Amino acid sequence: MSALAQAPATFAARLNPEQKAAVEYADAAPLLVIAGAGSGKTNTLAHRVAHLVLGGADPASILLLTFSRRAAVEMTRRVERILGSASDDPALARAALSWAGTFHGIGARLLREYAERIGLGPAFTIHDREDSGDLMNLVRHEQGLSAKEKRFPTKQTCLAIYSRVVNTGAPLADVLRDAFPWCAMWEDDLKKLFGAYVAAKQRQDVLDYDDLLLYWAHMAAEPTLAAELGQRFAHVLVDEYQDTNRLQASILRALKPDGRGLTVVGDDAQSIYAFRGATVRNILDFPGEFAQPATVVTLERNYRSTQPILAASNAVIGLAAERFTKNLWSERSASQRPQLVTVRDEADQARYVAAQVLARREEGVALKKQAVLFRAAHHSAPLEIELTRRNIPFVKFGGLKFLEAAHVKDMLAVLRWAENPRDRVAGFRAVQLMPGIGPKSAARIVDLVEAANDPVAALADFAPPSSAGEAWAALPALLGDLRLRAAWPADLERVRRWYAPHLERKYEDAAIREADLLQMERIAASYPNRERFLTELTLDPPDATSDESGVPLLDEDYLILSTIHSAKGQEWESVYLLNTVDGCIPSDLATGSSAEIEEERRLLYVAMTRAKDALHLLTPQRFYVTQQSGGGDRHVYAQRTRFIPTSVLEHFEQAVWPVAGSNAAGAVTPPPQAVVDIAAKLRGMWG
DNA sequence: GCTCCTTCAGTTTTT
DNA sequence: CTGAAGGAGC
Repeated sequence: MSALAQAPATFAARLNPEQKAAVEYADAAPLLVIAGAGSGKTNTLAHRVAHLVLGGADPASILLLTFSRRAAVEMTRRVERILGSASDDPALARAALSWAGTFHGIGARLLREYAERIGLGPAFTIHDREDSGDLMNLVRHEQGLSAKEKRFPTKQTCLAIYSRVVNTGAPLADVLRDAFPWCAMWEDDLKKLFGAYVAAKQRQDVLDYDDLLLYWAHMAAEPTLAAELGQRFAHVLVDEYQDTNRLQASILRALKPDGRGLTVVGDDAQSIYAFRGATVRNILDFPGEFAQPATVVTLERNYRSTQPILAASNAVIGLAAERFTKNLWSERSASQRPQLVTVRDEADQARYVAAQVLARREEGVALKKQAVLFRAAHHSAPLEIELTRRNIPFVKFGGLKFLEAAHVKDMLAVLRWAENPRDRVAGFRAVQLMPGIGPKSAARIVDLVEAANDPVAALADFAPPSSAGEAWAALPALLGDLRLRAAWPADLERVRRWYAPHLERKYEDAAIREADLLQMERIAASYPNRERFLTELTLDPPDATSDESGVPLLDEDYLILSTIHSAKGQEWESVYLLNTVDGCIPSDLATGSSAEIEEERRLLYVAMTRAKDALHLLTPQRFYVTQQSGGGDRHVYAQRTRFIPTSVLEHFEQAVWPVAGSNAAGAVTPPPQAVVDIAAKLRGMWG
């Protein structure tokens, strides 16, 4: 009662009229919130959830779908904070959202719960992309497709094609024509391969990422279950709707056929995930999807960036082929335009960024409030070296995950196999850790285990080749222990002790890798049990990079390094964007179609709009060609990105660094460089 | 027949 | 740095 009366008053002070309209919208029709960059989207969504709870909605009946797990955690915390401040009722203040997560994460939970009713083994394990690739490879060999006269597409390509078909709902032929024209000749073989791949997954009780959505969609298409799910979730809210795909949209339609109770939030100008099947049409077509047209609320006021930064960002996106639905404005005036800094090469770029970051910190801007963004994970390599040299702590998001390291995968394979002995990919990897066991023996062993009632006994009965020696007996013993599910995370320690000698044998740098495994044990301790650990680790790999600089302690100050994709939804006071040159943005791997180029343009827009007060775009003039013998100086010249043509240059402050004649950075001035170094090229022919 | 070692090439973005 | 492919050796 009092909570209800108070809430609107407290909220009103914090929200502008459009945000208020979105927050308080009564579910007469579906709601679409077009929220520009920095327009308080997260805040608005959190307030809407809080508003629903204060209005009497059961928190357990609110389904909140976000793009990343990080966003879900952040959103949950905010809702709790808002509830805590808006209500005196301790029960309400403690009301936690139990269904906030990514589509994939929520899908996994629902499928686990409904497994028996949809004919799914409840102990199913989830394959990440690499595991799926391995399984695709196994099936590919079984189908005899690897021995074709002409080279058949690689496992990654096969998986990418499969995934695109599933996520876009388009026929295979269309996908091949539009996205993989060089594979069109294999259409029939691919069809057979995918059929066998699906059968293999089902035999083994494994699901891949796409299955989490696909099974969910099919489950929700079943009238009985649809009604049950629709009722269970009275309110469904979706963040970053511009980056959802057809399959995800179909899930929403199945949960909420008339659209009532459905809220989607997004920004068509920030759609950057078409490469994995997302389509901006989801958000553009949303208003007309339902019998009752959606109410549209547009948030155009930007609270994040200064007006000059916004003007430059608007100018960049203004050149897009497609018109966008809004224009951002800000009241945060400032005189400083974004900097467009020309540097000689990537090494100077690294020195410039390190120097600027330190200078800003002297002015009182903590490292954590500054970020360096880049298109591809490896673009930051020279910078990472420079930061390490100068003892500047940093954390890197995106790129290689520590989950992808071979030794980590080895450990997880053993655990997953214990959890689900039918998981061939896990077993195949685990058995080959034994000396003397290669792919052939591994396949036989995995067959035996799959056919046996008692997998541990089958393992113990297997007569290993003599080269396996005494090491063999430890494996069935280990698996037997793990099947008992003694204790968590003690199970993991048990695996690590078993694994230690094999780690030693397989890798030169065993000591470094062992440190990763200890870190994994610390991470594991925060999960209640093995199943949750395996599931959630697959769906949300930790972003840790165990660099030489070491992972900084959480309360320490550190600089953020991030791919633009991983920077989605975040903001920093200072942002530095590396390699703002053609070939990097747009990536020269993504200039095939105009749709791809447009997505790269939006990527630049996303990067620029992360900045609150200061934005530096760096354009190195020269890139050294990799893979040349030491001391080589073959290089290519780069040009400013095509997304900042002369016509928008007025929005930027142009600078050259280091300033001619100064030696401030300690850089050695190189001798004048010939445009083409023919001598080096000739040496290169033989080097 | 199978494993294991060497070599060589490639490397976007992610749930 | 990792994955695939080819060849030597058990």
